[in-house]
Amino acid sequence: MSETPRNFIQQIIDADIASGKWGAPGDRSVVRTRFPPEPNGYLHIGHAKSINLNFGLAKEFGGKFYLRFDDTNPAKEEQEYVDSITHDVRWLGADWEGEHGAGLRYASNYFQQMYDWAEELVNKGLAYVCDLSPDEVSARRGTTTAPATSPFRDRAPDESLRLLREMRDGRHPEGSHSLRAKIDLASPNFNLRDPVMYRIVHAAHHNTGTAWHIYPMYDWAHGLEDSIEGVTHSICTLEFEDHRPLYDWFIDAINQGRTDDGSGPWGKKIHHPQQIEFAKFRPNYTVLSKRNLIRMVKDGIVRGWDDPRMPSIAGLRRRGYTPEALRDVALGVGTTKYESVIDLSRIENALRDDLNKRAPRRLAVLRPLKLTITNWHEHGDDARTEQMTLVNNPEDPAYGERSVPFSKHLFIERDDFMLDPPKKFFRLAPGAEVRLRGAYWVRCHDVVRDAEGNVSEVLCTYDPQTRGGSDPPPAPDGTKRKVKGTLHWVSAPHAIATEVRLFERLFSVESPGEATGNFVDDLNPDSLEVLTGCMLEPALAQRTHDEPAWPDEIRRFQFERLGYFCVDKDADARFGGSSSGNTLVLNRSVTLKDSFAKDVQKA
RNA sequence: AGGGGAUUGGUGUAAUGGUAGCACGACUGACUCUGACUCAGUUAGUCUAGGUUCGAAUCCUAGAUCCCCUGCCA
Repeated sequence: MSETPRNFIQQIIDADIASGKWGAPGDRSVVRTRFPPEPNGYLHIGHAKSINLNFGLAKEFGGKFYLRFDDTNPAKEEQEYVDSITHDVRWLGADWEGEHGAGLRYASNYFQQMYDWAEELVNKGLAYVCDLSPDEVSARRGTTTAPATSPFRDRAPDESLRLLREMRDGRHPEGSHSLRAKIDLASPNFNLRDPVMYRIVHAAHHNTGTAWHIYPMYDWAHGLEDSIEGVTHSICTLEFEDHRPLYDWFIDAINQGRTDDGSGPWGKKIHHPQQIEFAKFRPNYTVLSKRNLIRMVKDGIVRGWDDPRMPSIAGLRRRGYTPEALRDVALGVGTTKYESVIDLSRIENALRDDLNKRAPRRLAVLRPLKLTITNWHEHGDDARTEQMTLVNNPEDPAYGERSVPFSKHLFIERDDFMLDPPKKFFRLAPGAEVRLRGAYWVRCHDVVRDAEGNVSEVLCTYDPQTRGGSDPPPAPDGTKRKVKGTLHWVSAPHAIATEVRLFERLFSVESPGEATGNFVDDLNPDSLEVLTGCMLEPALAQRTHDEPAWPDEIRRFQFERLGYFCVDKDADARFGGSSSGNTLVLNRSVTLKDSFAKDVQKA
């Protein structure tokens, strides 16, 4: 057995395979899982956990994974969502059974089979047509001590069958009838108080058009979908735990009177999958409910479903998240029945870990401060440009090196200079010497101030002996010069001016809306900061003119000492035509860890 | 209230009657041409009260706290 801990679902499957519950004992390939979204919204990070779980299980056991749309309610579902979900699942790396996007499954493809089974239940006396309106059903639901009631419960099967067919044929208005399972009106589990199986809906369905006037309810449909597809382990979230008796009841009802070999009046037994529930993924500092996400989009709190601050898959993708990071998060938090809270920082760390290994390094200055090398002419003319060689990724030599121009006029980060620095400030200050990453050591000897007296330019001398950023030779007496700080920089005449968007968490409290009842009250007003006039090294703009749609693998970078950034789709749009400008748009995916900032905060 | 679930360091997760372990975080330190990365060390836990047992996170009893359920949504 594997040394890594097995989660409770893996343990169930291990036992099923050992016992031969779904096939020959020991045959792992019988495992079938599925991800069954309703196409009524966009996927979010919680779905990513479910997708990774279901897909991961099928992959681990050598079984099959299906992507199935649970499209049983035409009133809420749209093709747009089918498309976005399909795209997101593929992006997450979950290959569903079937080639190149074929093999998609739809509950609506099984409507006829489901309907046939419904007639069977009517004939068996296990379902009946009820003429109560939705309000009346609700009013007659009963209480924990009093049972529900329906005057139509004992309707003759023949009459129910006639009415059901009329419902199917569109001869009754919405709400006038429903098909109900005859289970137990007194059950303490209200899901069993004769649940509705079919309701009348006169609406066009994105897949079946106007073929149907009745649509199956989730509880009736879901187990049948799983059964038809041969799903072995139907994994869902905790709130469906008290639906499981229903899930089992419906399949048992169909199998009532059926036989293993198909002999007898009702034919062969159908497959009975096992429903297993696990806890949802719940990160702090965000909201995940579909209702709230829709509201944020509709009310303009964010700029759409793919706003980089959104926890939607589309938002995370645009923010610069990788499928690998999301998979690592899902793996890391495990699969249990305990409703844990996932620290947002854990998700950020997963991204850092992934991008640290894979993101090419670049130099960029977000808030530029001029730095001029006043002795540049002593070793050539003032206009001289030197090419510095920097490694693209210290974590992986395969990324190679690049050339970065260096000249008399530079930009450094405004935060990297202080007139009156506190102790342990390893950066630039009057009289201090620092290394410019991969270039030269410079020492500040003066500053230029603007009309308000603020520092507008730092004047430095450089040491030609430190080319490439290397240590200078020791002094004649053997002492070595040291610098504590290394700064990032950009050569001013070569710099590319860009827009950079910085994001913070969308909410300022861990559980938005918990205290006030309205999550909008807890919005972080500073969740978006747009910087213009940021300066990038020229390597970042090399492809912008002839290749507007950057291939995904080169869209993400680490700006040294700042964080991970990715090219936003707005940049692609701007280069869609014969654009002549060099304006890129970048998103900060996540900052680098910053222990100095943390120390400052504590002090 | 009735029904269904859950509870192990700050967070997440193992241990399935036999040494409470791992990861993340935090804190120390080392290293470093990114105050990043990496490395080393430290920190801290079985919801409570009883019981069974040589031995309990695990089994039993009682309690506490939290989540879900009374849509013709999924």
